[in-house]
Amino acid sequence: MSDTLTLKNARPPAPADEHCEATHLDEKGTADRRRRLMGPRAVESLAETFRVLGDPTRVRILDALSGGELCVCDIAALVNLSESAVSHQLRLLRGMRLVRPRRAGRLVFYALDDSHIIELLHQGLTHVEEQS
Amino acid sequence: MSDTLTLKNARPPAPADEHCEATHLDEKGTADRRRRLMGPRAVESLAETFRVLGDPTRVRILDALSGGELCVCDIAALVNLSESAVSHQLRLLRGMRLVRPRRAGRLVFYALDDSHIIELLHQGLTHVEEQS
DNA sequence: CTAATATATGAGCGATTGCTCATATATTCA
DNA sequence: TGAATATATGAGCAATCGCTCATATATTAG
Repeated sequence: MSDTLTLKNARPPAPADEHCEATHLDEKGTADRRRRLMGPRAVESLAETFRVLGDPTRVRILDALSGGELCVCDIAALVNLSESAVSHQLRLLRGMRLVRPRRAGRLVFYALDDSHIIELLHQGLTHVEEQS
Repeated sequence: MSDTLTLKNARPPAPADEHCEATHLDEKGTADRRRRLMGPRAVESLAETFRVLGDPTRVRILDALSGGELCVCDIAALVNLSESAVSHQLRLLRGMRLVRPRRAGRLVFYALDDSHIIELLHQGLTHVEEQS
């Protein structure tokens, strides 16, 4: 997970002096901590990934697909939503390469295209279940 | 075709019953698949958990805190955001028991209160890095 | 061809989000 | 006590989200 921070040349605008009187880490401490932060690119794509999983409808769709491919209308029936709403969400998931379509006549079957995502979902689930 | 929904969903129009002419799984298949779906409670809390991680600012804050506790103004300096914005986000994270405050004079130091969340973050990160 | 069916998509709406700004609260120190 | 500092919070605004509705496209049947 060594994510190289690309912030070296483009030093952050450094309004750091306008926060509290001085940071309460010494300057070296702050620099050290800053050096260990994830890079902006990693932060963005990580947040984007989680944002996709952060909606109940998409969780339901992915969960439904985890049992095998389904056509749009069956997904809609399973998650109890309009086919249009499902289609919009599938477009998003398709755009992020999380699901993959397969045409079969008039029907389009969707399947998971990224098993890691389902692992993440399941790990999140065990976390949720472990909560006191 | 009594559609026994475990979902209590109060939506103004109820397009729930008929989608395409018939589902393209047979009725038994649909029922089986439905039976394997996550329950509404799990879906909601799972999505909520991921939603918290689905914002770059919160990812940065949690990442910063993964190196040890920090006071609000140092967090603000590290993530390069106003202290007010940081405080608002900390309130959210505090409400979800993801971070914990410790007062020290005028300063309030925040620390991670849920190591599982950081595990999730790191697992998400390895997923993101594995992407083609 | 036309009609019917399954899916995709654009517009637009109400709700939510993440920020800023102003202000309130808490703590220390003179 | 009163000024100064660190954090918290309420209001409000622009942007985004997830849906519905209308419509477009693709495929099959007659």
